[in-house]
Amino acid sequence: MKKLERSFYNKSALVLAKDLLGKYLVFNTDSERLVGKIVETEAYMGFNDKAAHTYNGRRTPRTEAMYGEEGHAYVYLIYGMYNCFNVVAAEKEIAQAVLIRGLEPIEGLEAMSLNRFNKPYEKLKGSQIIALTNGPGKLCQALGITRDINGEDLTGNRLYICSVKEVSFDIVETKRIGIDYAEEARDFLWRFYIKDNKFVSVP
DNA sequence: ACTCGGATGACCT
DNA sequence: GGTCATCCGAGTA
Repeated sequence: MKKLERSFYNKSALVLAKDLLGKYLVFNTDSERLVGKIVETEAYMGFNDKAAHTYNGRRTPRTEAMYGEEGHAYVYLIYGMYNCFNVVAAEKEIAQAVLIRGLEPIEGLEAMSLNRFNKPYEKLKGSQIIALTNGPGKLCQALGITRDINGEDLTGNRLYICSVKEVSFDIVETKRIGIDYAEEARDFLWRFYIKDNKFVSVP
């Protein structure tokens, strides 16, 4: 486990989205450490991407983190009740990000289970184990990620991403989810996931 | 295994 | 006032 440094994030969201697959997302809460392997991502390419919050240079208080330095968190509220966690890519003023859509639970399963279903891990049914972290809103709930970590530096000690001993896997490239409004951009193959992994939201 | 609708609030026109 | 990078429970099969 080696924490990724700033330079790792200094690249196009399209490249970063693929590079993040297989890495470990670590969140240190007050009492424990929660870890999940990143198994599904989407690239949001900013200025020229009709699906991106920062399309055509749109800049609001909400999206400010996407315009900031690479290697920080962008967390926003969706549908009034869920959070989505993104990793800011590229560089300052180039507003690109990678949405994390699926995690495989690695460490802190008990806490994730309580956060999601308010019951211990051993009481979960098989389908609930998958549902712990197989979606962008679900994984935020499982880890306890909310908007108060928006803008957090991912090279710090609270929330960061690690490389681990490489295990080879196949990457599937497909269309992004939930962006039917984005005209031609809806068909771009900018979603990536680890083939055959159980924690992919939409296989 | 599915489809369908409700929840719920920030954001933007 | 409409939209939305979602999830879950209820209903049907």
